Amino acid sequence: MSPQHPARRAATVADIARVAKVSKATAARALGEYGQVSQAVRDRVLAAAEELDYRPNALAKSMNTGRSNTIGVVVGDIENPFFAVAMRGISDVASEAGYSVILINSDETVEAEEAALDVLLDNQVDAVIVAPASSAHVEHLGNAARAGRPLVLLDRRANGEGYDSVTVDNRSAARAATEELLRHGHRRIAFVSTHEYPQPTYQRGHEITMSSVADRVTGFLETLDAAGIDDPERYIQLDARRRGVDVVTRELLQEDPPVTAIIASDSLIAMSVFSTVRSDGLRIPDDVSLIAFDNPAWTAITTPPLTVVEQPIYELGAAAARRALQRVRDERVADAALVFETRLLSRESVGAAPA
Amino acid sequence: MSPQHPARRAATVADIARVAKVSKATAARALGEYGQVSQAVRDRVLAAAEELDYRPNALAKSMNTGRSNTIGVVVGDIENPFFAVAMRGISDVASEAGYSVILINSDETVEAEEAALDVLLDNQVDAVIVAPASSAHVEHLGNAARAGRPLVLLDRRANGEGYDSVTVDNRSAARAATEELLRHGHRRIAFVSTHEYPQPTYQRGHEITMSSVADRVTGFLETLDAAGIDDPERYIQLDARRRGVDVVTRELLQEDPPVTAIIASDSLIAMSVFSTVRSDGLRIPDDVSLIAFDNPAWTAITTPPLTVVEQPIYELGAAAARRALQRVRDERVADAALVFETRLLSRESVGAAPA
DNA sequence: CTGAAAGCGCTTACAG
DNA sequence: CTGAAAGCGCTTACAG
Repeated sequence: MSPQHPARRAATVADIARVAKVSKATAARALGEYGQVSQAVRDRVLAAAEELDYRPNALAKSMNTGRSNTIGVVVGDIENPFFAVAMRGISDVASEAGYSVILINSDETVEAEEAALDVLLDNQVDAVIVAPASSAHVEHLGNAARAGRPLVLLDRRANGEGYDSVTVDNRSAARAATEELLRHGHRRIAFVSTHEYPQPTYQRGHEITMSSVADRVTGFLETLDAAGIDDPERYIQLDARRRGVDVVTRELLQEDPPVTAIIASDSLIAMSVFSTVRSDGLRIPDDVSLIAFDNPAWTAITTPPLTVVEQPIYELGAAAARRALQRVRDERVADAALVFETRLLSRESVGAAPA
Repeated sequence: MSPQHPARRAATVADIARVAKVSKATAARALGEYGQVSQAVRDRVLAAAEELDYRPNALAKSMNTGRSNTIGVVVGDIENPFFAVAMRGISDVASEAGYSVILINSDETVEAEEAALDVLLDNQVDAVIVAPASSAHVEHLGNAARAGRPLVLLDRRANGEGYDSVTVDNRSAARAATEELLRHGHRRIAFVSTHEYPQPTYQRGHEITMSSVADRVTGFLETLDAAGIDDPERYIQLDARRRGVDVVTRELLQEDPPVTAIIASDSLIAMSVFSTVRSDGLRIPDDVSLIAFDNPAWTAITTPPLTVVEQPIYELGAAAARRALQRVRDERVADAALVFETRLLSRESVGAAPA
């Protein structure tokens, strides 16, 4: 057992009041630092609290105030560096403002996301930040509003109105990446994502239910269209996780003629593409060029270092938290979509298209 | 404003009871699925709940039961892949058991850790998991026991008795890494850590206040001692963050004679060593060998791929959570130190010592 | 400045 | 199986 006091019943305001010989209300006022208390009484109460090892019960306080000073966050997977960094941003802003954060992973599944939201709302979080697994299945997101708690969408939008969101301009990010490739003479460019997609192959016009991916595809296609590339959607590979990013990569490389450049929709995909290309004996960028979304530190130390689309991930999280707290303080602000810009960081994984 | 109901007062058990025409106790029993309720009454209550969009208040429930079904976690930095993965393990076990987790970063500072613990305890978490910033400053850890909440140490031990801990066998891990280097003929081997250390240079016998680092240093030194290496502690570099890992690496490489191998105490350090070595025009492993602690995916795709000490990080987190929940259920189990083994994964960053 | 009372939204004995 | 009452640990008017 623990070396400390065997932890009998924890001291409460009532206990302090008894010892300090004041009323509960007065003890609470001194302890909670609100209302008026004379110095003498305050000293007595604080001494009693010290003596009894008093520790306020935040839940009891929340019940009265209707504020839990807690914000809930649901992300796809905290193990993913993208979310880990965003979470840091959220966390820092929250802590700074005196808020705690409850984290739940959804595994990018709407069922888990629904359950997570329920748990958070039941636990009376003051606000919730979610990276929605789907922009189409959003009925449950309404629960936050119904429960009177502000909701901020992180990194992805959702269909319908009435949502605050903090995202990145994925469309122009994809455009920039695609243009960079076109500039180097590439004509057969692939876009690889692991977002779940019901069809075996992508069809233009079909809805992609993750707004970040949908926007990237839009930027990708419009750039290729404008360049006069025929049928550019044939090289769009969604749902690469199911078949395996390595398998998908290999297919792309074995087309006739093969793809000469690949845009990876996140750093995990890029890693897999990178190692597949190399283990197949091909060189980057001589045989195939590669651009990755996200800029984790390792992308700078590979051979060659990767050209990437850098996103302000930490800022994304921080901004989402700021927006959420702003809502908590004032419910009457208008819905807003905050959109951050990305930056194409040219390193050495993009080269001239092979002849 | 939100598109949903303007969110007037949320429905409570009392509201449901009124509508269903039963007592609050009965409504609560049906809603909370405890006690006995006739089917007819249950149906009526559930219908009323549906109609009023009822959502239980978990805080109110916690106040009565004394259980919040929440566990608190304080780690150095969730942005660090090590903690992100451990957090995933904690999260998965917690969710599975119906627990939520509140996460707070300490930035490896004991002041923040103290504050974090207070917040968690005040919020009535049922248990707390902490990766203590220091094994020496641990008075505040006793607060958990004093408040009657189980505490499990993650990845690092703390001085004193009465702690549950889940760690890795760092001493033998360091031994294995060092032996691997000796086997390749290295005699001047450095160990680089970013753990804060008060002295400019490490002195044998001085306390290192992070148990993981202390254990690695022990394993490192005893292996070199056994190999008859003279004064092996001269190549121990702690607190590398302050001076910069690149600066420290450069110094090591410019000693006369220079160090021929480096053990990096985590993957972030390894990344920095790796790029410094290369930007200085040296080759790995021809000029200098490198072994990194931790095995993030990128270490397999660098040129050359890195030899690493793989730690079961996810398992570490999961085990800590399991232990915490076990404590929550039964306070009377004995303290335990769970120690996981690591594995040396030989890739290509270790070569023969240059002549 | 201080206190008595009621209340936050549940659960828990205790009766019936 | 159902209900009336008390209680969890605080805060909030309302008096004085």
